[in-house]
Amino acid sequence: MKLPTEKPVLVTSALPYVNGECHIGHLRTYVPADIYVRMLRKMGYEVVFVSGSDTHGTPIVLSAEAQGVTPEEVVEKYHEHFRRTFAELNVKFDYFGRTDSETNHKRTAEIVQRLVENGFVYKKVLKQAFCNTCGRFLPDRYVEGECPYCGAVARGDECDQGCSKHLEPGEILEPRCKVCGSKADFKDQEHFFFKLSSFADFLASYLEGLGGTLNARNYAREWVRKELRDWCVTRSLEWGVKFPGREDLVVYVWVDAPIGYISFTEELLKNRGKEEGWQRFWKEDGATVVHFIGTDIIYHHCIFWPAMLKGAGYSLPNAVVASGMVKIDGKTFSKTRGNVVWVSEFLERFHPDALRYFLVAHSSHTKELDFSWGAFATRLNNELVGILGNLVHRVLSFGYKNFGVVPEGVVKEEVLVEIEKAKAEVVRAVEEYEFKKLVDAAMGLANFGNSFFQREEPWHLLKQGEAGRERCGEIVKNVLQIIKAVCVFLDAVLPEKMAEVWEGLGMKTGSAGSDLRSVRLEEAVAEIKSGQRLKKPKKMFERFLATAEGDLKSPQPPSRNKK
RNA sequence: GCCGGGGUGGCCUAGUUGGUUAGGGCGCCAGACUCAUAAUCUGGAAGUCGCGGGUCCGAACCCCGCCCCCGGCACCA
Repeated sequence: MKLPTEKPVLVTSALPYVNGECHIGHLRTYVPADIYVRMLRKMGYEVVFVSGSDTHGTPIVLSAEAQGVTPEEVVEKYHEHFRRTFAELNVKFDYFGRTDSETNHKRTAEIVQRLVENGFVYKKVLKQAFCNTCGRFLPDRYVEGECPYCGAVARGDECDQGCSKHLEPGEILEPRCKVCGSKADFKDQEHFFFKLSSFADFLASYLEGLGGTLNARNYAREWVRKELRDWCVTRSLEWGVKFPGREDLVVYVWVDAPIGYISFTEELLKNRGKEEGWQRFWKEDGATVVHFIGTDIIYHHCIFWPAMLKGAGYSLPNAVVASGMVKIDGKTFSKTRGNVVWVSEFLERFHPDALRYFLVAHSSHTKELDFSWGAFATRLNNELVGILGNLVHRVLSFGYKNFGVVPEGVVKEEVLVEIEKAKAEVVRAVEEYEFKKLVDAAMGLANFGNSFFQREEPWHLLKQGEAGRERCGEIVKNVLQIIKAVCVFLDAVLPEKMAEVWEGLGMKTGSAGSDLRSVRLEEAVAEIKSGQRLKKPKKMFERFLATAEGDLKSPQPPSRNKK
């Protein structure tokens, strides 16, 4: 998707559901979104980046009960956890809110009210399981019983262990409460439905013009093609946003969660003193809205969400970018089976930039990403240490030792051509949401830097008198130019490390000193100034577990036995 | 079953308006260099591009049939 330059861009990243800790699977969405935002800024766009905690829903209520605390306490704990984790990884939101905020309650109530007024909501009586022991209605997935078709033990909404048929509420036999195990009764209860079915034509044409990745559109198109069923948008719960006029019902969490995108925009702009500024993004079609999500929630973002917005008279998102899921050693993520890598565990041992790098370098954004310690070690050692770290370290060391500053000399045409080539690929990568291509382009340039330095053998020139020293300086300057460009291209991926290198190049000193983060992409081809003071470099990344034998084939994961 | 994605040297993978010797990375082998974290650079071996037909002067790429893998099929956050 080519982005329009005249409008500001709002980028959102899926809301983490705050009932557990952050694992690297979460990061597959947040890190690329952050990289995207940083790149857009380098390309001159005005960007706002928001996200926040998804705080409602049954799982949080039950998890709170299990811990003997209130839902607020659970939310508070993990909200803080995610906020801190994102900060550690340099995923820098302009605003990170939570869906239980007053703003979101108000906005949700307003939107639901609109849907009601516009005739898109109707009442219907449902049979719902009620546990007398727990004293509450049970969502279908928390009901256990016998499948009426095959007799297997089944869940209220589907026969998950037997014939895998979808079960309608009330169909299941011998219902029991999954929480306490006691018998459950079905009772009639009034609920509200959203007329999703009446949005089929709208969605079909909306999807045709939707930007973002192909996987999102493909899935959504198929769902629309089949049949859209109306959607029950209320739940019998205490915790959540009350359905207007009904104290006994809250709206389904998938209603108030995406509305969080709007509320967070409101809260952010209010903080900036622009009380009504959010309308530009959500009411007036005055902005480009891009949602970063995982493939697991395409349905909600490409079907429910645009239908809700349309029905309530809001403007619509322009793009949905869906990242593939993360696997560990080829197997699906599973907390219960221990097949998971926690971010905190990772950061105990490695620099956050290394994780950011791996998450985008290892696979195409829309494809699944298979994490393994071996694969991580290979990329870290060969690419971050071998190609990038080595280039920076060898050239900066050499330059620092022999010149102390960026030497005099002309930047060769050959070098500028390579940088321009990489720059074009970087821009294309961002437009295609293919962050691996961005990394590949930048690493390709670093590779070129290594070959160039090697080929010219400046260490020999140094021994050839004054003329040799001059030619040597020119070679060094050329490679420093390449490193400068690499910094610009990889700043979005490795913000801390590239900023250090930028400083090492002397870019921050002097009257024309610049901050890498706020520099434009064009800076990559701007000549590095001779005379800038170089700094003695430090190692960028340490190799991952080189044993005495140098065997890197089966590195031990860090503290894997940790619970 | 339906739909989507994919099957390219040991492994991962690029490659759509079909066209000279199918590109890259990992691993492997050989050599070079010593500025650099036993890092780097150069070269090399290795591929019936899932199977079978077809269209074409020519197909990994187009058409037909088939096989295999992954994912989705909704109210689960």
